[in-house]
Amino acid sequence: MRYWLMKSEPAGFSIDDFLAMPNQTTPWDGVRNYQARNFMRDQMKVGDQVFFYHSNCKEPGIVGLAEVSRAAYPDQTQFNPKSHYYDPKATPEKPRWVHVDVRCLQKTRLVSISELRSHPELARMRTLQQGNRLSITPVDPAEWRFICERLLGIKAARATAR
DNA sequence: GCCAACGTTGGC
DNA sequence: GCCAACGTTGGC
Repeated sequence: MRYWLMKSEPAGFSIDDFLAMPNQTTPWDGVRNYQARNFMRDQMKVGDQVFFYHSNCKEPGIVGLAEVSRAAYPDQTQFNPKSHYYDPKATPEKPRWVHVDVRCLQKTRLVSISELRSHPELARMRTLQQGNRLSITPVDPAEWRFICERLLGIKAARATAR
């Protein structure tokens, strides 16, 4: 099992929107970056644990916990000419973009990016690196545990199991 | 709104 | 396959 951080702009899709989804589940569609796509396609498995992160907003940071609930499958928005995410080079026979489904497990307090940066234990976190723009980044198990247990006070049971 | 840091595009 | 121009991301 792996750990991830997934960014969303709350103006478009917030933690509250996430929780309001049927079964608290959303297709993570609209990703149009190859590295992020490859993470979903090649590495993300059902049960992988996810930090849900608000980006490009007043208070950027981690706001919830989620998990991968379905492995990668074709992103339907790429075939829809009316969609903002339409990709004329993609066909149902040869899809270019895939995504996973993600289920929200719980809202957490805001752990802001400045708080994350203040901990030397997290200095190497991928999402905190200068110039990082990836909307999906891997999280090291030690970083996951530190954030869950030390910052959120949540027993990261699944972090130690398996 | 600024702008640094990336990623993508397309001419050559 | 290079690389300049352009577009996007996202913290500040």
